Amino acid sequence: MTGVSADTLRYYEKAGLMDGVSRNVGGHRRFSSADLNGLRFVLKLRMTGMPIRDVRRYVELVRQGDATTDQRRSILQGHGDRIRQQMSELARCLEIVDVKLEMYDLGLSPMDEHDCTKKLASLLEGTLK
Amino acid sequence: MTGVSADTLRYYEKAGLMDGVSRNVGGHRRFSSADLNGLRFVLKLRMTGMPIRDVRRYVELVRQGDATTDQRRSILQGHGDRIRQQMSELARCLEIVDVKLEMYDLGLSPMDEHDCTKKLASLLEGTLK
DNA sequence: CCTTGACTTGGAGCGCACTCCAAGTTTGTA
DNA sequence: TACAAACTTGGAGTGCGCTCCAAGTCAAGG
Repeated sequence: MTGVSADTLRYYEKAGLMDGVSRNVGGHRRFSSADLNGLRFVLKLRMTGMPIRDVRRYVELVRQGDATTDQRRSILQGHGDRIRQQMSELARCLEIVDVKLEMYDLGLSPMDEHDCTKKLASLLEGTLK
Repeated sequence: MTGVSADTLRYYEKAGLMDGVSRNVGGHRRFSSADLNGLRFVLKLRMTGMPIRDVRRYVELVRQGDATTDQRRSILQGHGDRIRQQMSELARCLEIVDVKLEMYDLGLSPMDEHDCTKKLASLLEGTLK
């Protein structure tokens, strides 16, 4: 349902990313819809680059209840900012890839693969890590 | 100049991500501005999630000269598409984080942390991997 | 009931991208 | 010239996030 492998599901549970997945009489996991949506949210955090230990921290705070809402809010705020940063970084990288493609489409195949246009050179210099 | 560690620089050269970095008489590396811009471009590819083996493949094609421009173009086109995909995925994840934050700001601290609003639930369901 | 396949656990193994180390060489300053 | 700091190499080690394995248990169709 989420595209995650059974092994990863087990790993996430062991790692504390999923709280209290219940079992049937035989000991097999039964995922509730809350488990499922919890997992889906965890996957959003993972997809956007939050490391597993930080997701665990968040999930622990959820378990601890209302007293931790402030901490959780600030975690999500910080993470939201990081996502916005990633997006703008991605946009800058995409611009450079697109300028390269433009060069290829113009049939430019310069001696110097990278210094060939001022446009590209300045883009490359402009966005230092 | 690029924020990359000396070790990573050496690793990238060994891995074939940087072509022909020259040495001085003593054998120490002397990075030309072409090396530098090449590295900067490599870093853009890496930042946007291109694995090292694919970057190497691209760099090899560059070394092979004009005969490979078509292949290089299609690599970059594919990669550009992947970046655009990443960006829209990030946007969807950000939306979910922001909805969660809204909930926190409204003082909602529901029994069920994830199913609490239809808005969030539908967002979570809508964006399966 | 019996078989087949899916599940359970703890723990080992893997691929990636670095990151560090040791032993030796080169460089730049006093 | 002496010496510390920065470089060279090959190779080992690390951290992350899974992924696989073995040995055993459970579930469902014939």
